[in-house]
Amino acid sequence: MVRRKLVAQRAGVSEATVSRVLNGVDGVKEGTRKKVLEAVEALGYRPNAIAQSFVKGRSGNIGVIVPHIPQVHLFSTHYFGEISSGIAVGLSKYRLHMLLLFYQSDDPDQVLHAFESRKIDGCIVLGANEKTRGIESLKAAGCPVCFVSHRDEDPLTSYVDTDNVNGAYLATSHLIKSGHERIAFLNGPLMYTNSVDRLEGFQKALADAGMHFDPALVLQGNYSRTSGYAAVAHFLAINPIPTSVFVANDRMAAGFILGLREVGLRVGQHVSLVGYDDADIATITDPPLTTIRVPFFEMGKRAASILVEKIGRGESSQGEKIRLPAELIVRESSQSVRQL
Amino acid sequence: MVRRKLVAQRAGVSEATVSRVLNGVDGVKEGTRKKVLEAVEALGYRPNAIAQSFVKGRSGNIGVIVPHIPQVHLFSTHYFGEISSGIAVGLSKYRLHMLLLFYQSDDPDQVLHAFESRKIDGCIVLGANEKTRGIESLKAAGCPVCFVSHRDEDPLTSYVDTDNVNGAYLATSHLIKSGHERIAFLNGPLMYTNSVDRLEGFQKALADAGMHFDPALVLQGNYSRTSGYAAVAHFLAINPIPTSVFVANDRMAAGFILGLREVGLRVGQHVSLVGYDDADIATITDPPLTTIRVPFFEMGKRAASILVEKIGRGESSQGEKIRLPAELIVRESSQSVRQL
DNA sequence: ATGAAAGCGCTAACAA
DNA sequence: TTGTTAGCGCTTTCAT
Repeated sequence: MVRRKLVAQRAGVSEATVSRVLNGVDGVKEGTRKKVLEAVEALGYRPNAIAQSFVKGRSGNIGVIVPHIPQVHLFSTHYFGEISSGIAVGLSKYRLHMLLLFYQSDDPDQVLHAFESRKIDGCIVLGANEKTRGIESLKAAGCPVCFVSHRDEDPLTSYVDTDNVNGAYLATSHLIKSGHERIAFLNGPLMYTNSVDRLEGFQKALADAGMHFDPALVLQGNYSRTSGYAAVAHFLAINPIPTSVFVANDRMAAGFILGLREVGLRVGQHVSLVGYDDADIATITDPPLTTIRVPFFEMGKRAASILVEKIGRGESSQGEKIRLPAELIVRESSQSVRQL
Repeated sequence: MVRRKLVAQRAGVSEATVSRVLNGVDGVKEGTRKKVLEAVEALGYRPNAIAQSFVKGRSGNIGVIVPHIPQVHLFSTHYFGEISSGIAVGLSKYRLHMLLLFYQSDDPDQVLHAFESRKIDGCIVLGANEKTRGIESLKAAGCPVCFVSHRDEDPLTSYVDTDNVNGAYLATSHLIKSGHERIAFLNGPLMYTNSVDRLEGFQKALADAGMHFDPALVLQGNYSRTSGYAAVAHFLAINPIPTSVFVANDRMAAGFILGLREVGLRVGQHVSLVGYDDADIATITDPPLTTIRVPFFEMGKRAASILVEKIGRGESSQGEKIRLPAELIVRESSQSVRQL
């Protein structure tokens, strides 16, 4: 392998000068610079990133923490693909890389170990909730953390979320404006801040429209398609059956549609439905979902820059909290409806 | 940060002994070992992985290369989630990590650079095809490579694939056994070895059943749902319209179902359909898809071990080629059918 | 403008 | 059984 020494010899300069040229340190004579660059080119030299990391005391890797398999229903391809691409783009500016880590029940300290052993300089956490294990010890160890799609109000940690309160508000208001007076809400578990916020937005929309909030109209799922399917039974048990439903994510919405179809009820015809996420599944369902678009790519990109900046500012610097706007996408699942 | 020196001091031994204990080198007196371990524990010492990498000349990271966004339709959550989890599990035995890299048109040499700068010791490539850029230079640079779901017959490279010939054979035979005599085949681009193999299996099944292979019954998609949708027009233009279709992946199958529905044709009733992958979408479609299950998790796991072993064996060692079996999953999309 | 030299924290060969 | 020591390839001060 070609090392710096060889380049220095070929260019007839010292190794330090080679480094100066490659690191863009100024105060190098143009002629010298050129000689070095030529030698680098001719030899195909590429600095050893590990050695660089070693001396700098930074791995140059950001951990991207995702839930382990059993929770994979939390995110769609769209979700993960968009966020991770966003992160990659965000990190590339800084020549940083993504180390993919799963938080697994059989080894909850995996991420902590990765930080303590300096394999990662900080991390971006996807799909977290209140109960996500190991995050506290990670923060205690001084690991810079940025959550995506999860609020953590600890002043030291950062997050990039969407405005879920407003997203839910838009979804609910859309149904209200379409003339619905009985709107059910199929939410996810309240351990997710997303769920808490969406509930708040739902209630706010009702309140602003002068409508009564009836807890009996709130159903509970776990963001999986199956749980959406299962919720249909509870929905039908409500008396009278609501004419519309706001479902807290598109996967549950897909299950919900299926469940209704089995009892002969068609979404967009008998029942209006609004989902959330604008995941890829939203255009596959029949009918396609009216939903709330979440800018996942942008979120990933922002998370990357926020985290990198935080790492630069040092251990005890404040975290940054960002909420990007959500947007209503109207499709056929929320067509106006005849009474049941 | 706690360093080895401090541990050595506290344990009253030399730094070398600390390393010996931590690396499980034997020939250390039990009492000494204990003292060291206690000091490690008390101080919360964790060896600096970068320094270890540095002296060993290995990053301890495996690149996981995935297609960039525009090609994201190539894989579903299921695909990526399963494979990457498999890789993670496979690598954890060796205490290796996954560096996530995208092959992007704007920087085709990104992966090469990662290898040359020693950020990765080898890589696992997902979603590759014949035209995937940059792989040749990567191999030329001596980077150990293992493909998943793609054959590369270069003796030095490895792959883990499924037996796509047999998979397609099973799918087609299933339709033949159900009494279909005109079976269309919606394939993906032939730049994917998967497509080539599935075509071969399709033809073989026909031949074994004494049926004629009619090229006019072969349609072309690109594995996206949209292309499946678009293929319906061509399918309907075939005269007479085939009674069944084998679709080379589930996403196209989902689009195909939608397209047929728009002209009033229902899969599982008017047309029998078999998909491929057993992706998560296979149970979401209406009707659920009869399909070929691909053991993605297992593939990822195998790819990890194969690659690690290859790295251990050194640069010019032979690659390993593995094909795991595929399995037919019968659901409702291939119910027997009345003639059109 | 450039070179010399001191480390970064560890592994492993060599001594004792 | 344990300690001493020479690097690993680079960045960065400090001299020149």
